[in-house]
Amino acid sequence: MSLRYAILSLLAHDPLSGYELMKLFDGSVGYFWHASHPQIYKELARLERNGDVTHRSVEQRGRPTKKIYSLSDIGRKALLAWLRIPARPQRVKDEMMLKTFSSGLLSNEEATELIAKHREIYRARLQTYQELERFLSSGPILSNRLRLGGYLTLLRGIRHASSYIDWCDEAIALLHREGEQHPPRVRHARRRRS
Amino acid sequence: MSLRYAILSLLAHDPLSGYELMKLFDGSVGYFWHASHPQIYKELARLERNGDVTHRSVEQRGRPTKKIYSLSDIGRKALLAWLRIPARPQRVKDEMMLKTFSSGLLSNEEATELIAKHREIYRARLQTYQELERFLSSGPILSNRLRLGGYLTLLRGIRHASSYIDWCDEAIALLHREGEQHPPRVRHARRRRS
DNA sequence: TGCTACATGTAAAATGTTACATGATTCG
DNA sequence: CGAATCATGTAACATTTTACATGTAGCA
Repeated sequence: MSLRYAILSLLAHDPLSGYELMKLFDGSVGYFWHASHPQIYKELARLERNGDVTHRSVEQRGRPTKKIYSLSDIGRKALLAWLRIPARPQRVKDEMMLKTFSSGLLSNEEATELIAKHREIYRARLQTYQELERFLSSGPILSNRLRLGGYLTLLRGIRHASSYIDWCDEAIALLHREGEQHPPRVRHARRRRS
Repeated sequence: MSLRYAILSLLAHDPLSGYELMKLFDGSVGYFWHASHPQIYKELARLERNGDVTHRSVEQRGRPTKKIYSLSDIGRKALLAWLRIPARPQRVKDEMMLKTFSSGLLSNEEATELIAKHREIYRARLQTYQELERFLSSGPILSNRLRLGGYLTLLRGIRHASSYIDWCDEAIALLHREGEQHPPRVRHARRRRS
């Protein structure tokens, strides 16, 4: 159901082609939503049948003709009504956590390596997000009501990646301690935020 | 594909019934994986056909007979092979972020209220996780190699919830500033982690 | 010449949700 | 007496992924 609103949300900012929507879901908004191209093209057709969007074909030289979709008044109203319904919290499905859960079946070295690989992915991602944030925060986005939303999601992406990196470091540290000889007294997890 | 390994992962810790698996996906492991009961029962049947799990029926007085599933050697080997394949990063689909992205279409008050509602959900969740963490860290989990994985995922859940709460606070603060009259100079987002 | 980007789609398969179905016990 | 918990399943529907399908242009 939400794919519909994901597309309407992007079109509320700018008219876009299916291909451009796909690129966005793969890229900048990929942090909080994703859709594959068959899904997008099917949904655009459905939205158009429904009157939520309209398209105009744009011919190009040397490139296939593209269809640029825009939000209609009906679509904008539907988006607005949906926006006002409180969101249910995200249902996480994190393969890495699934593997972490059973990491006791692996050696300490193997488990550590898997986490370190993951850390690198999020480190790179964090860097990209931070660069974009630095670029955006030097411009006028913060006073542009319509663009502020995109900036806020970027901030969430930054926090998500950096909290994942922190977890990786913490997990690796605990695995290392585990790998050492057990001291005679019971150990406690070090205190994190209150 | 991963549901298969999600079930095998839980069974690697303890033999469980379908109903108990469902409870876990709804509860303690719900932070990083979820499955509905029709999915679970179907997958258990498939896993048994495949030889990955076996079950024994346990009759109870006053309650329906339950089937307790255990991991077989084949299942354990399959789980181990899967564990060694590096996980792809989580594909997030966060309805709240989708709404945040277009929050410029709402008033500042409406947008703030939506975020505040979300903050409360994660605050409650964080509290539960932290209580569990305090309980676990006072026991011997940290020196139990097999139970450490579950503890590590709990730490991730805590970091996830608390970073979400931090984001809510940051977003609400930015919306408030936005609501005030624009000061003449260009404002910057406050600096976060380096 | 072979790969990538651009651009749109269909078809089949896998995965996941919601509704239907049953029935005993315990708690308020 | 009604609701929730325990316990398992089927059927229909919706969503998502992967493979198939086509064709031009630019780059190495």
